[in-house]
Amino acid sequence: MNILEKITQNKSAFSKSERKVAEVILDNPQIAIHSSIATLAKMSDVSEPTVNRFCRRLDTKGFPDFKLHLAQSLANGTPYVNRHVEEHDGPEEYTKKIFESTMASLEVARQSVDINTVNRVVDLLTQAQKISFFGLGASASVAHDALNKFFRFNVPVVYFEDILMQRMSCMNSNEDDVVVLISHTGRTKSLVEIAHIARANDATVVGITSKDSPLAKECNLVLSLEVPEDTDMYMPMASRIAQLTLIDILATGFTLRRGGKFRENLKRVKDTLRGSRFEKRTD
Amino acid sequence: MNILEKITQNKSAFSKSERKVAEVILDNPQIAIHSSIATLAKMSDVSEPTVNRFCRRLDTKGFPDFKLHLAQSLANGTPYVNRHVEEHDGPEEYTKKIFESTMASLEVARQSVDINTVNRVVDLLTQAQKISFFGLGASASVAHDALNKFFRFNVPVVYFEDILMQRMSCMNSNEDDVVVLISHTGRTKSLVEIAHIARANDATVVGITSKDSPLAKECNLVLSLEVPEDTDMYMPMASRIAQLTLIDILATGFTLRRGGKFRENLKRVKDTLRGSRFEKRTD
DNA sequence: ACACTTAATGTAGTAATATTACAACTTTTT
DNA sequence: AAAAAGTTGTAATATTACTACATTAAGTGT
Repeated sequence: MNILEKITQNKSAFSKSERKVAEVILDNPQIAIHSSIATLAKMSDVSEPTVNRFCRRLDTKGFPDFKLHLAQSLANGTPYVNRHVEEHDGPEEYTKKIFESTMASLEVARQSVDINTVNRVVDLLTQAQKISFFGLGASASVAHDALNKFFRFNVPVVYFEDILMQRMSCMNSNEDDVVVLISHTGRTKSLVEIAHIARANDATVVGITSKDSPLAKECNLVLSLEVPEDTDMYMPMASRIAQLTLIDILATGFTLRRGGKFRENLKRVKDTLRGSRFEKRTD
Repeated sequence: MNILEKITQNKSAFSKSERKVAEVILDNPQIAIHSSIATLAKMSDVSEPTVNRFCRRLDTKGFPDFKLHLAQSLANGTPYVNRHVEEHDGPEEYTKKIFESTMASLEVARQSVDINTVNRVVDLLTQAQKISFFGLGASASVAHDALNKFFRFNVPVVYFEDILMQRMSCMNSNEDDVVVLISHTGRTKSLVEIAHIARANDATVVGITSKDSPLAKECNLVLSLEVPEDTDMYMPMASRIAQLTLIDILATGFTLRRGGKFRENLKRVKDTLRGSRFEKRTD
């Protein structure tokens, strides 16, 4: 809780001298955080231990700790909170809100992601003969992006939008293949079927989906992301960003596992793109 | 300015030992603010004066003053700094770093985006007869995602991966069409050509690209995002996320402009998906 | 109103924390 | 290879915060 509010609230519980300290701090907190206990004591016309006792009464470890709390209270910038867009919001508001709620969702996703599973998935991917990425609807573009990333690694990668192609591809899979299925809800029927087919052919199935979903049950490994989706908008937003970030993480883990020489290769891929681009002016 | 960002920026100007201190602080700022100079020195495996010199280099009065700044930065809600993944990082480190640098990039993007342009683009989109989204490589999946979003709005939307299809589509465009071209660098030749073709046919061309790029020059309107790309990895990561967030913003602006009745329609689109999904158990 | 109890405050000493001066060492330059 | 510039650590010093205890003030019952 904000310590400035706390001072105001507890004011009645303070003793006479302590209240003098409170007054001085509330009056000019900016000066307070840059003062030593001695200076502040003089300003409040009390002794140093009184200031110290004042700090302790506010559940801080002592004067330096109190200053830290105070500093944080003063820097009351808007922390990232998932705020929903409202009917009457103008461009400025909704732009800000969407950026902030996206960041907030990433923070939540970060805390929910299981590092161990990440590591195991990276393991699997590095050992795979062939990697497939499938998703439908909003998750299709995530799979698409994964294709783009892993393609650079010079590993056989497969991506289809067409569910029949996805099916056929899975039917032809074997135990050296890894199939990554992406779905926020984990309830898309045809994707669950694909998971089943892939497993029937001994492929390893990794799900980027919500845990305990029908899809999750069909997977060998599940990377679940607990992202609060903004349902007001009726379209997937934050979940997709979190999924993409997870793809970035897997791709990064992949390159790290492959070692330094491999990254040389990546640079080469990037360099071959140069021909299709306008040169950057060197000024 | 945020002191965490400052540390990241000045990193190159630091000496070897100072960088060790920087690492420890960036790695766990929460612990840093609650440590004494001696503890922090030990954690960084340097001497106390080195920590002190580190603080001074960041224009603070000394260690206590530095802690104050740090505390404020943390309270600001922006504890996210773009930190590069290192060779020896384990899953825990790179996962954390990628999430954090993605968030940091979004923060930078947020500050760089021009609200006025956003508003004008939303204007254009709502009035368009047909909207096209084109991108190549990593930006293809962003265009793909845009398709998925705008398709729900019951507006004619076009998206092609094939550059010949993109060309043909633009040749058939007219003054009621809006073509959105996505490219981080803005230097992809064929995309610049497409922009040219579209304009020659009187379509309005919107670029989601970096400003002053060849592509930007061909566009009627440019939505530029200044995102620091992690070039160590040789693959686009943060830029893409920022672009997607921008798509979310445009889509949101679009629905808001269309008003409440329109959002009913969106809900209907979502409901029609239900048939393809497993019902959620209501428990 | 007085002695007694309890709480509040300050003084002085002590502990902790941070800073400075300088020397040893490393790297860069000539 | 020597000199210079820069970096880092050691040890002494200064600053700052904290503790124990003494003193004063306020409250309570007789």
